[in-house]
Amino acid sequence: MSEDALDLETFLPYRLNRLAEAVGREFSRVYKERFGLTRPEWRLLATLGQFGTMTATDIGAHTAMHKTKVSRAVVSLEERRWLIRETHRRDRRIENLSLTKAGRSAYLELVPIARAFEDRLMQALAPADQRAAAAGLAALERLNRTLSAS
Amino acid sequence: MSEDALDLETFLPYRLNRLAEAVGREFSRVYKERFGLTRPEWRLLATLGQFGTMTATDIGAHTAMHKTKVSRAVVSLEERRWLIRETHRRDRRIENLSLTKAGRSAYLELVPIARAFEDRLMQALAPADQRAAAAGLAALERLNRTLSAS
DNA sequence: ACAAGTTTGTTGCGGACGTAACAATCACTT
DNA sequence: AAGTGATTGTTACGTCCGCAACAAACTTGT
Repeated sequence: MSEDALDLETFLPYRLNRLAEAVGREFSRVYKERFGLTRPEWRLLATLGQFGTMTATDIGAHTAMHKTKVSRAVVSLEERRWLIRETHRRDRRIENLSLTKAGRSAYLELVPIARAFEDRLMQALAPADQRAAAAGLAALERLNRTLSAS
Repeated sequence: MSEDALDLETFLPYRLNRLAEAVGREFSRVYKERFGLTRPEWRLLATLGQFGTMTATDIGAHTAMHKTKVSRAVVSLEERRWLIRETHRRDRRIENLSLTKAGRSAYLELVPIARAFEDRLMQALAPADQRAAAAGLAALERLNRTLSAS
């Protein structure tokens, strides 16, 4: 309308949020309908599934989740008996988290579903757009690292 | 760890969410500290500032916000006397939303701040990365439109 | 003109969120 | 060994969120 207006369609925070919201909401149906997991719980499961054993602080740093989110997701997955805590021998503040057999089983069930979801997304794109998306995300992630360093 | 693991670093929903979270959280300080606006409120303000008059449903479609978020943001900006509702003459379910003078004034104050924020981001990127980011976002937005059509 | 269905927007509710304050533990200094 | 400060994780609190149910208004079909 006005010449002084900000064009939201080209505004980076807005574009990123729209995309993340749309894709994330769609994907959340996968783990929500299958297991009733929240997003922090799914992330915790996926991180432990990939890396094996981690502390809550490490998971927060890696996933960019707030530490209270991590803490609550740990409680929740623990109640499902999908993960166990083991206090570190030398430093009893630290808890090493890892999946139980049941947790790993759920994880292994979700992985191919997640892969299929992503494949379906990517195959809806022309090959050139797939490459552009990959390069663009990599560029933005470099930006993100640059900024968090300052 | 395992070969069956899902690599979160390359998983699209995860990457998008991380980026949107980081950039959005940084940007939110702008409108939160200056005006105490929440994110839905800022978005509503920015959308009405750009387009002049819209309905709540249109805003939801355009911003990908849940309709209850839009509804609550409308109430909040109305209480600040930054927007007014006008019931449509022919269809009294519809409310046309537009900014008051005070709302437009706040908007005009925020626009250059938002532009400066984005400029600072973009200038932290090499020119080639800027182009890659723009192309990648455009590709992902095409993907998004393709999916919402199905 | 009436019933059934659709659209627009709001609200009750249970749950999820981040901030700030906190307990527990450890490292370092004196 | 006692004090100071940093680190790890939890919790109390007020706020925000989305789902589902809802009221009001309009549309369509008979």
